[in-house]
Amino acid sequence: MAVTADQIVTAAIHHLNEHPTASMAELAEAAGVSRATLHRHFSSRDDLLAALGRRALERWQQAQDAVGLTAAAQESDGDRLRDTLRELLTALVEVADEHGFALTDHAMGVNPDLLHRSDELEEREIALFAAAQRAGVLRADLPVRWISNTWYGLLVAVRESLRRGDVARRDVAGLLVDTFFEGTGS
Amino acid sequence: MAVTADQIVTAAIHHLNEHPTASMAELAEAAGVSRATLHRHFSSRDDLLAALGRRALERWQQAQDAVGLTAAAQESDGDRLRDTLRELLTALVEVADEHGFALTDHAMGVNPDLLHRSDELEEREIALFAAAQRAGVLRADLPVRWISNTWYGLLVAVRESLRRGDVARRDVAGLLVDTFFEGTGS
DNA sequence: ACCATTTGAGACATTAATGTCGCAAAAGAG
DNA sequence: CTCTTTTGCGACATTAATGTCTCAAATGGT
Repeated sequence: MAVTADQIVTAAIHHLNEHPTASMAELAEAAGVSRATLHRHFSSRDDLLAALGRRALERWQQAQDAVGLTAAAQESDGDRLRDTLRELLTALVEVADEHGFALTDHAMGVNPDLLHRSDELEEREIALFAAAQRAGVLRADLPVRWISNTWYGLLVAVRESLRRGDVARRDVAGLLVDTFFEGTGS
Repeated sequence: MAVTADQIVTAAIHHLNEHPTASMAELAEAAGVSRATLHRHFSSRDDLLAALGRRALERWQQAQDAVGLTAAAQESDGDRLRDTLRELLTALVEVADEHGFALTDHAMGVNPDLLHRSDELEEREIALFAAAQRAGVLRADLPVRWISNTWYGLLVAVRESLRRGDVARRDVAGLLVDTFFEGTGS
């Protein structure tokens, strides 16, 4: 098989990141595949979009697993919690940049399965935030879900910064971590 | 005239905030108007979308003007700059909530006129951020455009928080200002 | 009550994307 | 080399939304 389904998904994500309204024909071309072959792999557009969503969630979960999120959420040591947050944020930079369009796209919010998995991953992070609050690493006076949405919003800022070339790729993780913890005031 | 163009724009914004892919027929219904009448006011879908964009930019500019952004950007007094930032952020909560879908929608990024006006408004804020950096109100070690994107990202967080009911409407401005300046770390 | 204007309803043509199919060419396994 | 599978290409039907048009109803001002 010259081009696998995974490769099509990758190409589609890359293309949709720059052309969010691309048609199936465009996505086929971007993957270097005919429209018929694209339909052989993904029977419908929704099917393809769902695969993109699954890929994004998969990467997100991998980032969580790589830093041992679940174990860390049981942690009470502040320094280790802070490190976990830092590492996770750094790992999520790549996810946000690579799968960014899934971050804001509307087509994602209609698939109950994806929505459910997304909620689960979010809850895992929220558990980490709550642990960090208990350990005094994150402010306890902020609603934990506000922290979660802040976290998400800053990833949108990352994506936008990279897309527009506002900051160098090698600097962005540091800025993100720094801003998340310290804010912009001096 | 029972229903004005402005009222249609208002209804369309409200509807699109919850149903981002709504058709012209849906938008007509949401405005309590026939499809024909909708087309009498806005000859095409792009025309309507452009009107929504103009409305959003208008509100954004009003928020800037209301706090005297241009004058403040010439300011060197830290306390006053901080106040201006606070007031602007507070005013933008409403804009983000009301015109939020324009914040992330792709249809907006293709109209050169809107894009140009949007860049102008953004540059005005960047001038304010730069003044705040010089006055020691905002950290000078952060790229000013990163601050701008952070600002934007936090407004996305506001919109999301309100949409999901994660935080009370009366609390959100305070959380936003607080998080912007101080971050989430303790 | 009368007239001018606006509206709603429905029909219509157009357009663009989607998904299906068949067949010939190409690729790959043995 | 041969046979099997996969691919590309083009044609096709379907669908959904868009934008235009006409005409009768109703709205509103005087």
